[in-house]
Amino acid sequence: MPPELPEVETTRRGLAETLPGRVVRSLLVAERRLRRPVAAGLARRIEGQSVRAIERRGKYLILRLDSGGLLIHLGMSGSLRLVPVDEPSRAHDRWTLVFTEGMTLRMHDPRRFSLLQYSARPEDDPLVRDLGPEPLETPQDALARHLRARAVGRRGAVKAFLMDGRVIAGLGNIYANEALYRAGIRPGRASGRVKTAEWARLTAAIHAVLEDALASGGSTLRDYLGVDGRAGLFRLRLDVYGRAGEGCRRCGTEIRGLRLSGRGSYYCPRCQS
DNA sequence: CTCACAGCCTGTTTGC
DNA sequence: TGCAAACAGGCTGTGA
Repeated sequence: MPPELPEVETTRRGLAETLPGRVVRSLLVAERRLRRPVAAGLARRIEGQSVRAIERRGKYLILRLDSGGLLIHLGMSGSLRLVPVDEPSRAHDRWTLVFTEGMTLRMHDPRRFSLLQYSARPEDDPLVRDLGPEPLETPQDALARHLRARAVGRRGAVKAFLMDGRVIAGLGNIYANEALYRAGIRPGRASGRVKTAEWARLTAAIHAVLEDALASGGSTLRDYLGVDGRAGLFRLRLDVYGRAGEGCRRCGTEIRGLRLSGRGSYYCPRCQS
């Protein structure tokens, strides 16, 4: 399961418990060829700086330093672990950020879709500047109005609309499918044909499914150091994602699967219209 | 501007 | 049984 907003937020909370105040000793890059090449001068730029805060924007983590900060994205297969400095690295470990007091932050990312980049002003970086509103931190009525306004005249599938980070930040394929199920809206419906009352239901559904997932992800927080950060999300009961051919939990009808914009999409033909 | 799709990438699943 | 093709999807760039 790819890291989505709840897992990134869970990771953020774990890092926020440990990293603030620590000083960057070095950065060891085992593989520069990630989503973008890791800049050659990155290590020198951040060595000696201390971590001020750990923030999140969409699925991006921002490690705020004395000057500027690091933008980190987990991509499809990335995970971050806090490990002791003498912990041997495993296959697919891509970089290790070494802090004072023997603590390190290590990126494990088999598919190399992750990203590590310095920005003098992370919040203004093009990677995060154009992201839409945060689904968990925007008042629901404002978010519903925003989505409705952005959808006017659009004929593309509402699921693809929800996955467009410039429309709303942090929603991936799994939660877009799940939120649409909870709201009773088929994923292939044209965005412009979603009614006002449905936007309200959808906004509430997005909020609920992300909070549910976050509550599950949070269960691993306590032993974050020893546990892969994603373990907690297995506890999220998926209603439709990956369940084509199985029964709808509400009415028993077979869940249908189709492809929208090249992505697996799932819905209950009876509960969703 | 909107939308669909290719490409990036590798571990896992599917199908012959 | 074994191996190749398909699949998984966040994000970007391209072209219609």
